[in-house]
Amino acid sequence: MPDRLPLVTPGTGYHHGDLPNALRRAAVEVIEERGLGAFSLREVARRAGVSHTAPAHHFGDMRGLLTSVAAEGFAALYEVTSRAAEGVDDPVERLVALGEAYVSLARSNRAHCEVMFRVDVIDPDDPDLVEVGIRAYVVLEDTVRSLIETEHLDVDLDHATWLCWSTMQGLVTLGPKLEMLAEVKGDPEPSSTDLVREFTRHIVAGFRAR
Amino acid sequence: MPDRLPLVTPGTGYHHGDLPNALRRAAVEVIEERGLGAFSLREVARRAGVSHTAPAHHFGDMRGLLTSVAAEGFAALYEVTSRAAEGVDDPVERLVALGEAYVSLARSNRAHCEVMFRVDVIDPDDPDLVEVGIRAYVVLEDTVRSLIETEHLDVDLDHATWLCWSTMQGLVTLGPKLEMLAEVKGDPEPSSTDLVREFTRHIVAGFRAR
DNA sequence: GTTGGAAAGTTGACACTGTAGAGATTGAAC
DNA sequence: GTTCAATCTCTACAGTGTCAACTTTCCAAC
Repeated sequence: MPDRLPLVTPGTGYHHGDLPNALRRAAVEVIEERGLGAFSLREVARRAGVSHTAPAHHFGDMRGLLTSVAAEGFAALYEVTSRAAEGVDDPVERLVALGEAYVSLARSNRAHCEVMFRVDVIDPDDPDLVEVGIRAYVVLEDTVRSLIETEHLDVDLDHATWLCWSTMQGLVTLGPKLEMLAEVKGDPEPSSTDLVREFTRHIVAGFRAR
Repeated sequence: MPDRLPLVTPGTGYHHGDLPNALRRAAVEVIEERGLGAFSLREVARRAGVSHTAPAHHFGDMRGLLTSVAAEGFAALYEVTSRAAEGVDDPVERLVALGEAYVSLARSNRAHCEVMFRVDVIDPDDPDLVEVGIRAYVVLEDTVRSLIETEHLDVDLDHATWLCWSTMQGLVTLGPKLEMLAEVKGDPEPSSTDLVREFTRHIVAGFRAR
């Protein structure tokens, strides 16, 4: 689990310590154990050691809590990707590093990533959420921009960024299916980080070919 | 809504007509109206005009019903993509047609696509589901294979197929986010089918560059 | 045609859920 | 020491998924 996100103030002086964070942690635990389909707000409260109505005072709603978890996820994504990009000068390698950081985060923080793009259980217009989401997006966009500029590529920045994002997102989403598919076909199980590297190289080659 | 899927026998001679199909239709309706997060089996039964325990006799479980909907979705995906590929000889154009058919299906059958990759609410090992899922996958794989063969490309079939699939899947998943992003940045809203065409061309160019 | 028996659907019950409202407890500012 | 808002609990209610037992309907064998 990455560092605490900068968006949510730790909050000192609660009755029983730092409940909001405790609730988020418990929520993540529940999602990872029983899946988002069997998520239970009461179970979260139980694990945090508070009554089942305590979460309402901090997040209003079950949707509020999950939205907060999603925001935490985007913050972590920002942290992880910007840290991975640090010190990597070659834009292509930096792109690979971003992708690897993303799929790695998706592996280690499954609950967060499961929530981040589930528009039906969160509030996608929540100001904190969109702010931190855009912040994470910009890390990718900046990298794609520097790639385009250093190689003088003739591609649209937005579209190129979306292509990279879509591919990585798809890889994260399809991860389990791909593994099952490889098993059925008897292929060696594909390493996600290897696929990231390969996919990125392919895409960049496509950019250069225009 | 595309044609009825071939997997599920219509079933003639039920008490009150064709309940399994009626339940699937009601389930789709509920998901599209209230989202999968607020899905209710009882509401589905209500809309189908049967008691709240009737679904159990056909699908056993809520998970069983949703798995059946997912299977219907994969069957529809197979139908739509293989139909779109018909008569398109150029492999690249066929690839584009597949992608367009997919994102178009995702638009018109949101409920199905919302369920198909939600491993936490369905049974991903259900035999019917994996069979029809593989059938849909093979349509894409065949197209990629014919592209590789006709152009004598030096790329791995599996990995190339996964790249195409991941990208399209990501595009479907990120659709709403991209629209929001474009709105925030003041860009003209991107047409998903245009993006499919562009992404596919980029990827193919990448294949050729190897 | 009658009659078993299985398939299809209903009723009732149980434990569990999310949330709303009213009440209790705490900590600190004045 | 009092006040007051923030924090948390208690209670209640409508709704949920699923299990068991029951009733109805159909069909096929005799």
